[in-house]
Amino acid sequence: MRRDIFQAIADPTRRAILVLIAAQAMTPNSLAEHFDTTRQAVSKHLRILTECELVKQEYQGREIYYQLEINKMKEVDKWVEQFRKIWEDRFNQLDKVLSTIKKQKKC
Amino acid sequence: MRRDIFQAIADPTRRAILVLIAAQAMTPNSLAEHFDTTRQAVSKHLRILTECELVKQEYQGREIYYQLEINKMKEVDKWVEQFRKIWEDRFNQLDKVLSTIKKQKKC
DNA sequence: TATATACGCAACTGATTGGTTTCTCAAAAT
DNA sequence: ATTTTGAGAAACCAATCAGTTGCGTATATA
Repeated sequence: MRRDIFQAIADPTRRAILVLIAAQAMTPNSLAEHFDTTRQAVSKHLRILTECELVKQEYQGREIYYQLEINKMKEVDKWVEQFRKIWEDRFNQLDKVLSTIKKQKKC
Repeated sequence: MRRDIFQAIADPTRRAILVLIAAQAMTPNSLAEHFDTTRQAVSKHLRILTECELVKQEYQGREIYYQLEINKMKEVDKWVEQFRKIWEDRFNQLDKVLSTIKKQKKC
């Protein structure tokens, strides 16, 4: 069970679940209504997301509300950051080139 | 073959490949040296990454250099952004609370 | 020209995945 | 007290996946 956060967000249903509960905590049943699948399938996804600590449960009677654990999401952000730096650098370089051209036009 | 970029970066080897070629374009053989696996396995990963347009090939004689296509990576960044907004908002709210406490202390 | 190298492709294998069905348990409603 | 409802757990299945092995092809070198 070498489950990491990148594997967790690889599935489109799980990504949709995360977006949904980002707005408000939801139960498996109410989540399942948003998808063309059974509650059990959603439950399985929620288990995976819980294992990755991307969501946490809040018991309320016999209902379980799942809510987002936003902090874990920062790990993905952190990984993407190294690439963000690359395209920002390239943009800055392009910017330099453009301003050089501008200067040359002025002269 | 419903391969999307999130599935592509779900595999740790593929993530490592992306980081490696971010620094400089590399051939399948030189990439394989960095992992405990065969060239063919790396080649398969590269094929998936190519299909997702995360890398592109540059033929040079009988060698094929794979280089990063940074633009595709922005799709992941875009998806994470909606969550980034959430934790930034929460941080700002915390900031407000802290400054309110500060003010109360002053009075 | 013969040989070695770099590579992709196809077939195969064992492991994993997403999904369904069935079961059980606990809380709520009748 | 009985029934309904919300939910997790286990067993099962088809599809997919990561990796290996073997093969064919094109480029480089002897």
